[in-house]
This record gives sequence, C-alpha cells and structure tokens, in this order.
Amino acid sequence: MPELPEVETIKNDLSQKVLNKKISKIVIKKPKLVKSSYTNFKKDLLGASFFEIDRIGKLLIFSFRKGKKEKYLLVHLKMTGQFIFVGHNSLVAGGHANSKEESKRYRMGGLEKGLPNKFSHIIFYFGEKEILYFNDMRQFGYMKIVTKDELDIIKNKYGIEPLQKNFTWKNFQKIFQNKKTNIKAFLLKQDVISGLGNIYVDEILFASGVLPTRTVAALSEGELRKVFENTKSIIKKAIKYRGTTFSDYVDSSGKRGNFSDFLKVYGKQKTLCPKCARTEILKIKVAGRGTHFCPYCQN
DNA sequence: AAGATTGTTGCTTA
DNA sequence: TTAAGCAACAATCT
Repeated sequence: MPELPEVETIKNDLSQKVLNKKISKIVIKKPKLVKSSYTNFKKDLLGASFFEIDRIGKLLIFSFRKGKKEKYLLVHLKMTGQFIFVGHNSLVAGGHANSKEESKRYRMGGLEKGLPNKFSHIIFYFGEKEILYFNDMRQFGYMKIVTKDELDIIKNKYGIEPLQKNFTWKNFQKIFQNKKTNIKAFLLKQDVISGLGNIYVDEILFASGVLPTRTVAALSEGELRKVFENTKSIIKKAIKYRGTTFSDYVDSSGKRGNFSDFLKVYGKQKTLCPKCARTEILKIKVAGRGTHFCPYCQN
C-alpha cells in the first residue's frame, strides 16, 4: 500500500526520469481509470511535458502546460497502483507477464521481466523509447486532469503534512483536542494528517506505547507528544529507506522498499514483541482495518 | 469457498 | 451543524 513515504519516493525518482521530456504517445487500456474527460486526456497531454512533480498526502501531482495555462495530472495509486519507468527496451518482453507465478513475483517486487503485463492499464511514452507504465492489479487507482482552481480545492481537503513547517506540536495539539474517536481512526483521516495509512499508523502507535483503541481525548499530553514525535521520525526514516514493501509496492525501477526490515508490528501477529520479548503481537480490527499491537507495551 | 485485504467516498446515524 | 461510523467499491489471495 503506497503511503506517504512510498509516494514521496516515487515522486523523487520520477522527477529525475520524466521531467521536461515530451510525451509522444499514450496508450489507455482501461479507460475507467481516467476520472476526468476521456477525450481531453490525450488531447491535453500529447506533446506536452511535465515540468514539476509534487505530492500531497498520497496523491501525485504532475504539472504541465496546455497552451498558456498550467494543468495538473493527478494520480492516486490507492492500494496496488505502481509506476514503472523503463529507459531502454531491455525490460519490455512483448506483453507476456501473465502467468500466475510471474504476476505474483512481479507484485512482490521482483521485477524480472514482462512489461507491459495484464495490469499495465495506462502507458506513457516519452520521446522514442522511454516508457512509464501505470500498473494496478485492483484498478482502484486513478488519473485525472484538473485546472489550478480544481487542484486548490482538492489540496484544501488535506490535513497537515508530517514533513512540512506547519507540522508543529502546537498545531498537532490543537487538532487533537476533544476528539472522541479512537487514535487509530483519527490518524488515518487524511483531512487531519495527510499521508498516513495502515502500516505507518500501527508502527507509530507501537513506538508511542499507545493502544490503537484509545480515545484521542483521553490521551495524556505525554502520550500525544510521543505520537507527534514518532509520526515525524518514522515517516522520515521510511523515506530514507525508500518506503515499505509489504505486498505490492515497488518503486519506479521495480525495486522493493527497505523500510520493511524495520517494521515492528505490522504483519507481525503471532510473533514475539521485539521490545518486551515476552508477549505475542496481536491482530484485531480497529476502524475497519487490520490492526497490530503489543498488549504489554501499548497502554 | 467464503472472508480478508485497504484508501477513499459518500451515506447514515448520533 | 458537525462528527463519527460504516458500507461500498475492485480484484485477488488464503
């Protein structure tokens, strides 16, 4: 599941690869993934080039010019979306990556061969031989082109960003005052804090020693402070290690994220807690999501 | 073979 | 009016 660190990694990598290169061809195999006008999609993008790639929360923003106006290609990867950039023809194996075994290997991050595969739904060509594949097994992801005004409206719906200046203890405290929902559900809300998903929320709460079921308003100042600090540090560290691969995520070169090696609770149910070494990590459902925690270390 | 998987939206309920 | 809760969505794996 691409969350903030994974999307940030993709943003940084793609910025090195596709900026200011002319889009020479676009192949759309699954039109329903284009959520804006389908007829305008190619019309707007063909011949254009992206001059900047940005990110808010888990949403990628590709800026380009259409005539004198700036427009924006928004891409959300949702759960299984991937961007794979291929600079040479070497990886393109003529469209046969469709065996069960091969697609599994592919999703697990072992990009050995086979592009496009049956999950390559939208394909951008840059110049003669550079190709950007948008793959999405579950077809939850989407692309859409918006104007500046539309972009501003969308941006305004996002909460504070863990990496930005306004992510301060003061602001954090203010936002978390008197909220009656549990801390897990609250941290997942994109209009509160943008970019956190199921993996990082579980990791942040474990690091903070706070049970995911705790009501926000009932947290002590010290506990809340830990949640704040750990949100910053864990997100930063995850970006440093190029994100987490749990099932489907790979970066734009098809490589896995290395933060997987640092996961302490996510996916670790039935194993011993790495901190107290005496209690099994439990997995329950909170906020409708699989939730991992140590009942001894988290209170 | 039914249930779990998750990010987001939009509807319902309090 | 606002906040919280939850079903729905899609496709695949266990």
